[in-house]
Amino acid sequence: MKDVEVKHTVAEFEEVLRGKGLRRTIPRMMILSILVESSTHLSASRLHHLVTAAQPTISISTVYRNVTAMTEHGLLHGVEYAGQTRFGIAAAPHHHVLCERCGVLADVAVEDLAQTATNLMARTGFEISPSGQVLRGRCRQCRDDRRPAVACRAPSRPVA
Amino acid sequence: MKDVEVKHTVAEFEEVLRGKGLRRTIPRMMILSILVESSTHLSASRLHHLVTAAQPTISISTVYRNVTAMTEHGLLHGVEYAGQTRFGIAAAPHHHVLCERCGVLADVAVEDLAQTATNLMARTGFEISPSGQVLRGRCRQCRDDRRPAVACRAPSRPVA
DNA sequence: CGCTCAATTGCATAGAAGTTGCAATAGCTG
DNA sequence: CAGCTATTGCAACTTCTATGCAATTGAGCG
Repeated sequence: MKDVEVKHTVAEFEEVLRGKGLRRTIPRMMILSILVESSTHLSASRLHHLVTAAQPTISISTVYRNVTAMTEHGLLHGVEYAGQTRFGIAAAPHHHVLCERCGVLADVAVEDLAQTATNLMARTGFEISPSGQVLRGRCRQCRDDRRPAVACRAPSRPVA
Repeated sequence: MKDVEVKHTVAEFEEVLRGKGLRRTIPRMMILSILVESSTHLSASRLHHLVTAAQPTISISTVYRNVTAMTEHGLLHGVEYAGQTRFGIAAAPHHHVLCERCGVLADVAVEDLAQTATNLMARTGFEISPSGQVLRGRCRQCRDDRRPAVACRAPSRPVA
């Protein structure tokens, strides 16, 4: 698998933010650096938990407003699963594979879907997004579990 | 595009239900026939709306319990988008393309992702589900709208 | 056909995820 | 440092989904 974990720095994002009229605030920077450091996708509540560890007064709605804004501005992207959205850095375009049993998320290089995207575009008329796709399946650990996947809510172990 | 709309009859499902110890109840049959007839994917509230048109006393929780049960038994599958799940007949295995601007959902033949699934399996160790995938993009109507997609909620026109 | 028993339903209640109005605060820019 | 706008905290709220419980119903059986 090609290396899709191109590490971006928080400093890099500050520039982008300024260019978009988004201010460099404490909560915003904390969310960004948490996501950059961990290089994973985290839910709003998980982010809030981590953020408040250092700055206890930051509210959950601030987290929501920030991830929403940064997503709209293309800095982050969200992956919906089991009734909640996890957010991750979108700077390095990539797709995902998601274990629909345990909720684990892994990154995949965009090239791995390029041909499919072209085909689907031709067949459906849809312009397929060149990044941020989520393909579902079973991770190595869950592969042998034959219980069918639940569509609505609640994976078998808590989502990050 | 290959024809993925293999029409299944409600009668066909009754057998499956019996085999699984699921009773042939009014709400269950109505939900199934609505989904078979319309051959689309519908949200719980939309289903409830349609069901109550004929049987006004059927409650939304009954709808939820039914789509959940039938999903767990493999008769239906759910597609999450914009904070809600739409359910459709799973009998004819297929994938989907979803317009992330307007929420429109279209079916795609499983073959269109077969090669990709194989590749991803080799690269990630994930066993990719052979049906029920959702690829995101823009439908023909929304293709020219440059507003970025919103990750959290609320597509620009109401979801079915 | 009526009986029995588990599956299912309606209702009301609960809960999680996400949104929003408003007044106060804090980044930028000059 | 002054001023303007973006942002924040708080609290209230909406939407989607889940669940406990008592009443009802479907399916097989005699």
